[in-house]
Amino acid sequence: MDEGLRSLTDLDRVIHEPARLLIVTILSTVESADFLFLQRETGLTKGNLSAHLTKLEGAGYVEITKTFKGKLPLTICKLTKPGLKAFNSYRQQLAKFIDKTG
Amino acid sequence: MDEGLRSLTDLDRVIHEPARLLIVTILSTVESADFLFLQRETGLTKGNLSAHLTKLEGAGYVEITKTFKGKLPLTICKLTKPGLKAFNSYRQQLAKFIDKTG
DNA sequence: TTATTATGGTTTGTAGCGCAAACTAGTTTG
DNA sequence: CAAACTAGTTTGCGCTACAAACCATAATAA
Repeated sequence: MDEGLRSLTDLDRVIHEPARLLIVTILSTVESADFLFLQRETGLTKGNLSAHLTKLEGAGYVEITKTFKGKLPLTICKLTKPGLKAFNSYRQQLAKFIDKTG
Repeated sequence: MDEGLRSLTDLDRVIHEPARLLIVTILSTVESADFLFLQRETGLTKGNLSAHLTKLEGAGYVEITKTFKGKLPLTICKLTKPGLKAFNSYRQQLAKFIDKTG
């Protein structure tokens, strides 16, 4: 039995959560994105999106900047370098798994 | 933006949990496996393994047969056809994701 | 002016989850 | 008999994801 499979159990849970994987994937394709853009793209509720972003920020994977567009709040999200690294590692781990299980 | 990414949010959560993905992956390579074999291979605690197996059984992904080896209990686990199908779909979904995010 | 509605989020409440410690039932050993 | 081992299951707890409810501000209506 392939012992490398056991590494599945140390997948990064912050990234592994599907909603966050989606968020991070989107952020990896743009320089930055605002809250409402992410909400439209992900289809998440505001509350859910807010919670996931807070979690990603807590992990240091996303940088969140609160500003204003005219007089309305505007929350800008940007993948950090550690966030990108974690994302890439995660994908690589998945790719290995896919490869092994053919 | 690729709308197919949104399908990430409907990944099968039963399979998506790393410990269970590991269990299912192992079971996909053998005809059947007993509890202690799975425990050795996965490195999970008995309690944890038991709970995950119960969950997999509840989803109809694993069939669990309790018998005896001599006078000692012996729990045999076997991936069901739906379980294999779910596993394959899950891998395919992951593969697509890996592909898309290059 | 005072309501009312809309915008852009955050906080709260709840059900469910993963985990290991504690427990159970039976068996063997001293 | 008691103690220790085997093969698991159940319990207790802290954490999580989710949407409903909420909040602050701004625009619009009466």
